[in-house]
Amino acid sequence: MAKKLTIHPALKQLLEKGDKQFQSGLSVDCVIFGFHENVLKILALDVKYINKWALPGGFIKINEPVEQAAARVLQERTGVNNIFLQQFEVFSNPTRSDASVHQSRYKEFGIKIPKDNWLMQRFITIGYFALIDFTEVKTTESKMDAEYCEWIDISKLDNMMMDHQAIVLKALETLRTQLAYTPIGKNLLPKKFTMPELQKLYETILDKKLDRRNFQRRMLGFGILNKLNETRKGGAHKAPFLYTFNDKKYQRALKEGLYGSW
Amino acid sequence: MAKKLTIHPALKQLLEKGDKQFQSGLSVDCVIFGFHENVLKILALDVKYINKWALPGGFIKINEPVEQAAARVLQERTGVNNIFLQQFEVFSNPTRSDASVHQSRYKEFGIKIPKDNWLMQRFITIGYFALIDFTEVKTTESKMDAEYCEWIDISKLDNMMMDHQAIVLKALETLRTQLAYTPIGKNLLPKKFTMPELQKLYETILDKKLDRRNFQRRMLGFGILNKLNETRKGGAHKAPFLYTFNDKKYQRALKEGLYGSW
DNA sequence: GCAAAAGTGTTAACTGTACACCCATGT
DNA sequence: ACATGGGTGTACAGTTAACACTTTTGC
Repeated sequence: MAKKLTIHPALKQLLEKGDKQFQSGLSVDCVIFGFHENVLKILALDVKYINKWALPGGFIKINEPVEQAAARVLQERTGVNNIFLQQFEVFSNPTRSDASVHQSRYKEFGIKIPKDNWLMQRFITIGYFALIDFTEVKTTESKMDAEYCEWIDISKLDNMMMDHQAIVLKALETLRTQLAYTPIGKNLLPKKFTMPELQKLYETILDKKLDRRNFQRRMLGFGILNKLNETRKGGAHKAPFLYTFNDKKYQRALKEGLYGSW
Repeated sequence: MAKKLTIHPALKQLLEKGDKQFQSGLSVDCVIFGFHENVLKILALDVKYINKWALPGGFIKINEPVEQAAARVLQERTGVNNIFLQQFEVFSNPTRSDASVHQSRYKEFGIKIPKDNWLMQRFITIGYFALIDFTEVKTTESKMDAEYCEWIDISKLDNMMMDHQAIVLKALETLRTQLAYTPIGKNLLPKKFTMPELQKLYETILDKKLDRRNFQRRMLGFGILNKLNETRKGGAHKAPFLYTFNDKKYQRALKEGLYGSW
């Protein structure tokens, strides 16, 4: 027989006072992209009681801007602050909410959520995506679920709960589209990186091979890179030069785009 | 002394049962673009009791997808159905809500809204924009405010209530960005239109003069136009040819974009 | 016939793409 | 020394931008 655990006060409070503390029927979900060993990954929670993956998400406090709620979720799960975070879509299919998920969570503690509890209503969620440096993340335990986030391959995201897989796919699609006119990499790569590493990132996101030489010319042409006088030694073969992003120019390109279009 | 009017049942019900019918603290606001006499306009409501312009907006019914709520607002205000409608941003600044607007509306009927009424809370709004054919719109009276929408110039949108001006500006910015890789015009122009008319539309949105000949070549190159064997007569000077959009190809371009990018 | 607007064509500049060649490094 | 990956250069093709000329129409 399953051992009956003691419920965490925060979880209990969520049930009892959540409707007073949070914006009703609204949540944020974060698709947090990272890049490691030439694979694009996202942070996900292993939700044990339903045996599925979930996106890290949270509720919006009364009087809290949504962006701040998303940043808070990111901070809670990764310890990372001040990161690029972008809203990309609102998901509002009335059947997307699955009250049984909440029921399963509280069932562990022998609690059955009443039908009229605020958690049982239909939820609309605002999707955010973030790009973060894999090496900087210390996934931390959350009070709510006592779970750590884990990195999972973008290619292995079946078995996600509710509509979370669709949310990730939409985030990926948005990321791909933005790649054409927005700089990418600052938050996905370590401070110093090589041109081949940057190229791999692009190739991974676009799922496409790119010409080494033309890629380099184009990137340099954007004028957002600083070439350093160091090389990445240790690897076999010729040591590639290291680069950093030119912060000012990177930020400007983020706002104004890489091209002027018309 | 001001004449005391009789309140419309729908308005009364909004106050009393709104929290049962609608998603709490959430709304949609629509920036409805139209194009007439070479000027880009949006539909706005003249909110008499506060003497400001407002975007047509509404609440989201329990169990209604947000897109459907936006489409409903559009239909209620313009009589137009099945139109291009796109979510572009969520506005959630905690200070954006202005309860006094609601108070003013009900004050006309001698009603003071209690502080704990659902309308008095902070609202988060989801911004949608639509592009519609100016000539097809019959602005209709709404039950809620007994007001008609009016077309106002994009250049004259000071004096909007709350953060509605910022919402319009963001919509415009989004529209401009999308212009580069998405077809535009189908819903902003009459069925049949001339190349100079289409060009004027682009010039207006981009706020920029374009070369007549290169514009024509580019547009034709997209392959989304049908050239008709008719000309727009009556105007002074040479009669320009009429075009229609090729619906199939237009729809495909909407989904896949005008370019393949990478 | 003239001014203004529209249709059609041409050329030069630029950008992107496809390659070729050389260099550095570990085995 | 050679295989492999990285740095640099060039030439061709395709696209875009700039501009000239002709045609139609109302006054």
